[in-house]
Amino acid sequence: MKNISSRYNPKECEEAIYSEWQEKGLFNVQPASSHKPFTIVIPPPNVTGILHMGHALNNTIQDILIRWKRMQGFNALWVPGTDHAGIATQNVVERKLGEKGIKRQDLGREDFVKEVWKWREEYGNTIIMQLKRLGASCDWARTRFTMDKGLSEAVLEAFERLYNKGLIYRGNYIINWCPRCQTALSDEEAPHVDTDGKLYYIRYPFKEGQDRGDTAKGVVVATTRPETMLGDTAVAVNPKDKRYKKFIGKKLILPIIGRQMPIIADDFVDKKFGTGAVKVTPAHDPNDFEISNRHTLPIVKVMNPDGTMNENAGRFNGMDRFEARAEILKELEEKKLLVKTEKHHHAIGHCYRCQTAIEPYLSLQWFVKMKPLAAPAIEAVKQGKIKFYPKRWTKVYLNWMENIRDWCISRQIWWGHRIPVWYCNQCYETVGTYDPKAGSTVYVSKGIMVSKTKPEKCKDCGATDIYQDNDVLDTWFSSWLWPFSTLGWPEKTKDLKYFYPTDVLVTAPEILFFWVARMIMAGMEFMGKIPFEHVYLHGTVRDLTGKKMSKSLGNIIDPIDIINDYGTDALRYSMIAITSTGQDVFLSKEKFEIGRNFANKIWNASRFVLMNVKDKIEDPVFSIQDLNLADRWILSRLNGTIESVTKSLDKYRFNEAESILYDFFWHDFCDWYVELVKPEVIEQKTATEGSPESLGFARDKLRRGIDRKKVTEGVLIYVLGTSLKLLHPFMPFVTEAIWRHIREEKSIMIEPWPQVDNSFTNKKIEKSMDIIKEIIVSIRNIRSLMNIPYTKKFVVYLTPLKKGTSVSLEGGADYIENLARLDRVVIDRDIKRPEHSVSIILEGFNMFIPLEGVIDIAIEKARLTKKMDELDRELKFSDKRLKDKNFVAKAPSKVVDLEKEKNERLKGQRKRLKETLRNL
RNA sequence: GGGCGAUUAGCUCAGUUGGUUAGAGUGCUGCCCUCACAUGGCAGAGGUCACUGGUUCAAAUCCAGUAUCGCCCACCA
Repeated sequence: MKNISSRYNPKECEEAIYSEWQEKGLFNVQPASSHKPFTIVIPPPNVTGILHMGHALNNTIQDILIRWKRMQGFNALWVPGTDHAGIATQNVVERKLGEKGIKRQDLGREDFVKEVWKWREEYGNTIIMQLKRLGASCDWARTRFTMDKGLSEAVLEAFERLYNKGLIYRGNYIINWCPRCQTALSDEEAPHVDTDGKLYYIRYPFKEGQDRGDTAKGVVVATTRPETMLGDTAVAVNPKDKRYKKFIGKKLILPIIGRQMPIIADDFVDKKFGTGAVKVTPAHDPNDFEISNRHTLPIVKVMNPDGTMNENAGRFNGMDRFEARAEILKELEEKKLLVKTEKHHHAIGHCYRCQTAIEPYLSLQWFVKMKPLAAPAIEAVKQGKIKFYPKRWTKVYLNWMENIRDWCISRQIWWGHRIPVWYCNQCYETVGTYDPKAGSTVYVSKGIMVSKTKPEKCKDCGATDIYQDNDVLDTWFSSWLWPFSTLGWPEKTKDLKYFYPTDVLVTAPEILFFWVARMIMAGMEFMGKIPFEHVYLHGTVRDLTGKKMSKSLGNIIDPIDIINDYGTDALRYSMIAITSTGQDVFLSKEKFEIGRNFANKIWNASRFVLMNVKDKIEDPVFSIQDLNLADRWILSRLNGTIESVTKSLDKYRFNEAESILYDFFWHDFCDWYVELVKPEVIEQKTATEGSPESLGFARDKLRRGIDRKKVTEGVLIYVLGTSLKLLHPFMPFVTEAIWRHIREEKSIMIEPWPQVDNSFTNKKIEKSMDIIKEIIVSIRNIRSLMNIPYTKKFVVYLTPLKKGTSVSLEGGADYIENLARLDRVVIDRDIKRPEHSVSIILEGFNMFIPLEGVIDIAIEKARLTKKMDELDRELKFSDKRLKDKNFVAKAPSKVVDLEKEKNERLKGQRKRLKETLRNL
């Protein structure tokens, strides 16, 4: 372990500490009846991913929870892992092969998948290594991957069960198609991006007019995607629209193609939008598809899977969709059929993996019926079995769930779980019939089998000529099983029984629908139980301009850079410090200095303590009656800190917990306590001989028969040790590094979480100390104001007021002399104001600082006048309040009493101040 | 179009059951390398809590509305 007398350098100890934790098996957890479990499942990072700030925040929060719960005595399990990220990983490997001029089709499916596995072996571990650098105390022996044998088994099991319940079906629908990845996507995978587009108004001539060569007459339709007009098979108007009523049933001629098509009436059409007439393109628009079902219109596909136009597109065959758009517009213009072009702002779906504009595209896909799955998941949240933090996400979740649509789960890629469906080459047939009552198509199939392994023969006709579906499942179809599949499901394992349901899920709101909602559905469906009780959603990490951090924007701050420059603890501390519950985080590199400085402070304060304390035992070795004012004060404060930090963690208020600790450690412990006890610990100063013992300052009384130094050392090491334990979940490395100088043999990781000890709580002592601090600060203030050098000592007189304070300054004179750098403090009730002295009005005291020939009367007068103004203002407000009958009658008596007390105090202070000013 | 969040010190932000003098970090000013720490210490300046109205004895906090910024969702082509 790093020598405590040297300067702090995080790099030198982090790696060693982490490997030691791992070697000792401190992260490893097994079911144990003697302990309560506390379980977190990691949101599995994408196997292609590298650690970004979102991960850093996410995993720091989880690690804080796990370390805290572990210290609290829970059997705290954190299951790590990665998901196979079908499309993303396939893209990465394809790109890599592409550099060598190889296409995946050249390799064939089997060899390509082998390549992906090879890639995964080589690079798939990056994020795991990075999580370790972050200090994540996951049980790495349990690391899971969604393509592992066990988890794949779970996927097949889930598919089979849903299929058998009739919750999985195959059908022809308009889905989101990415022409670049050439696969279907779910709605969640095609986020809408606001785009400035154009709305084109195109005239479709009447057939009669066309016959007469009259193209000026016709119906004008509006569209944002003119290229799809080649697939139009009707124009729809609202049946109530007076403008068009007379045209319903008439025929139009589709320009360019020349197809004859009807004008139909459908309620879907909005009279107010565009011209009130809609071109109907069943194969390329979800609404149009619905319309075509209702009106049994022909369906014409005009595009290829790669986004180029196909043979139905006439002379545009082979042209890219956007190129075709331009060409079509040109032709329409020439034919004077393009009536006008308007700017149009709308949202277009984009592939979440490659940002290509998606194409609504008719194709045969597998779907999960979501309504039946959503119902129990909605109930679970409504009944409060699952709670969201912050609460507001509950509404977002419910709103989405209540409007859920079926989930397209088939992907036309090779990397993933291949759909466990087998078709008979002899008799497979699917017939879809549109049911107008239900508004949907019902499919009836034969020669189709769902099976984890290849069936020997067709269940319907007995043929052995059987082939498997070519598609793989959406990656989220494996992720949604994560909370139980990682614990062994579908096997009934001990782990599953002991650890499920898990306790808390920590994640970003971005995957609320993708993942969180679906895990709840899967948990309810397959386990019959909620997957976790609490969902903590932290904010999104953004740069200072509010943009999401992303590689393409180049605004990334790499957590690993921060770790290298400032240390892991600095990264962790800073991330949490600037993240209030559920708010987005705006990052800049400078913000990590907060954590770096704090870690440095912790190290140095510990260095002081450890270099000056002989017996390094962190258990309290002192008895309470031996403690002096400062000791009692810091122990009371420590006790309050334990209480509030624990409370804050209970409420997932991590930044609050941190700031309580920061305040206590830096300001109470370092700035005051350590400074207060320095003379005792360092033994440079012998007690001032002959200082007046008057008026309750019986400071030697407490010393009698007590080894002060030993008591102080005991308190120092106890407070330090306890602080380190409280800080450990937040800053695991620096706390462990220091801890080993207290307890060489045992990791702080498994120390018990500090408990509140009420015998240490003493509000009266805290009040006394506050006054002593105020006295010291006032004297320092005067010193600073009057430009009295630090080395110049003087005497201060304190006059306790007769009608006074319940506060005792027992032992306080030493502190004041010491920290205010005084010759001595004289406390005497009968002291009159000395000549040329500064006067300070305090609660329960008058204080005089005689500064013969030193003070500047003008400055002093100004200072006191200002003080007087302040007092007047406060007093006026207080008087007004107390005269208010309503206030006295209606406010709680406690508040009124406080106000009265305050009023008295202010009056006293004002009176004394007035006197002082007169005497000046 | 719907929903949500934000608006507090020069800057970045805390402030959850309404109640003493609204806090922190950073920046700024002055003094200090005092033997744990200059990644530091001491002291100080700095706020009409976006705006308007309401509820209340009492509002940064609760309610309504306005403005600005941001996010999410959405099949008006």
